[in-house]
Amino acid sequence: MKTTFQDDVIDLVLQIPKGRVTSYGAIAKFLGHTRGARMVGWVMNNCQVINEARQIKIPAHRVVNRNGLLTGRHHFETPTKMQELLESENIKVENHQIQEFESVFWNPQELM
DNA sequence: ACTTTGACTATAA
DNA sequence: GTTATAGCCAAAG
Repeated sequence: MKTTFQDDVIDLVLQIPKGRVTSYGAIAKFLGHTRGARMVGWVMNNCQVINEARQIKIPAHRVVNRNGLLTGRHHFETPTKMQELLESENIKVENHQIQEFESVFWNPQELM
C-alpha cells in the first residue's frame, strides 16, 4: 500500500493543533498540489466514512475554505455541528464564518 | 476508457 | 464589491 493522497491529507488534518484551522488550499499546497484543493475536499468527504469505519476522529471542523467560511458544514452530522466544535475550541464563528481567521489560521509549514 | 463530480482557489471582467 | 471562468487531479459511475 503506497502512500495515497488521502492518507497524506488525513495525516495532516490530524496534526492540526487544537484551536487552529487551516484551508484546503494550504493542505494541498503542502502536499505538492498547489491548486489541488478540490481533492482535499474529496478526501475530507471520505474522512466521514473513515471516522466511522476506523473509529478515529478527524477534526474536519478545523478545515475551512480560504475565506474562513465553514463551507463543509453541510457534510457534518448537523449543519451546526461544525460551528459548535469550533466554538468549543475557542474559535469564534459568526454567520458560518470564522472571526479573526488570520489569527487562528494554521499553516502546515509550521509543522516543520 | 470516458464522463461527471467535487467540503477549492486564483484570476479576470 | 460581485460574478464568471479556468485550473487542478483523483475517485466513482
